[in-house]
Amino acid sequence: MIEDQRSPDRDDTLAEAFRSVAHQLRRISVESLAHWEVSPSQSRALRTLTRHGSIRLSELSEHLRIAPRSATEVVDDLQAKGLVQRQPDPQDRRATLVAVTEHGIEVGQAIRSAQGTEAERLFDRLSATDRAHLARILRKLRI
Amino acid sequence: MIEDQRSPDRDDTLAEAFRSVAHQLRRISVESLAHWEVSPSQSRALRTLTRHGSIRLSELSEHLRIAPRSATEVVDDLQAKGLVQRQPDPQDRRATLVAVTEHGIEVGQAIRSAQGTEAERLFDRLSATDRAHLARILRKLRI
DNA sequence: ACCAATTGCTGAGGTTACCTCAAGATGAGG
DNA sequence: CCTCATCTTGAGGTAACCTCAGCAATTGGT
Repeated sequence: MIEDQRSPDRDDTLAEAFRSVAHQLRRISVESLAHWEVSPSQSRALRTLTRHGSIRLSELSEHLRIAPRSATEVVDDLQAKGLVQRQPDPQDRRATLVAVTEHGIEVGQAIRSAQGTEAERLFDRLSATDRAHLARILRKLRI
Repeated sequence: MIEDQRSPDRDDTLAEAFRSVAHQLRRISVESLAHWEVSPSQSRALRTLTRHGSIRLSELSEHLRIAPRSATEVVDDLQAKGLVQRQPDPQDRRATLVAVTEHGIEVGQAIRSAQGTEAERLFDRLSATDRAHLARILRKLRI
């Protein structure tokens, strides 16, 4: 058989190709993070928190571009694993600050150093110029 | 306030920027399809089926690059809306063929013509060259 | 100082789009 | 026939979101 072993489908609107790659990206990401029992979105949050230090839940949600309620969830999960912890914000007692724990920092570093950043390896198959093009294009699309 | 109203985050690994745009794309897509009460993945399936005629569930799953079980689900939903129908495959009684109904064709056309292809409009903000670049790059990433 | 409106978080409950695993029916080859 | 492979689907699960409503604390008038 094997009469048509090209790419499974060329229904290629840009939108569809994009989705397809995003889907692939997630799969790689999930797989490469499995070892640490961390999901992609948790890893993203961990990164953002490591980078920004102690920030409010709402700030985190902005950085991640998700609804505050969703950030609560991610933080719950990370906290359950001992990777971050909540503290009351002394400035405003309604708010809670989230900070990475020692353990969280370690895991974050391990993730980043062990496999190159998450699924970043997918992009290795692009030339440097293409990566630059892609970065630029994505920036435009992101508004 | 409003001291820093740039893009919410420049945690821009390619992977993250990519995710972010994909997420955005989905939102636009959901919104623009809401009118027809069709989800993005249903719309994709509808398109594939319209294009390929009567095909097996397993074939559909290959085109969509999802597990056969997941294709069952999408077809269930489309069938419940009367957009597609199942028929036994005369060649192989284990298999079922899926075909778009009249109504399905109409809806498919309506979707496509009314709003430009789904969320394809997102890409309007790119120049023609950039769209070409993107298409090429996505093709490479897709394996 | 006091009340209203606002803001910050989270419980409850949903959705989309997947997935795996195993079972039931059928087909193909020896 | 009998075994093995193939096709679909039931059961059950997961990730990553979402909205809506409620409670607590703060802020902005008056």
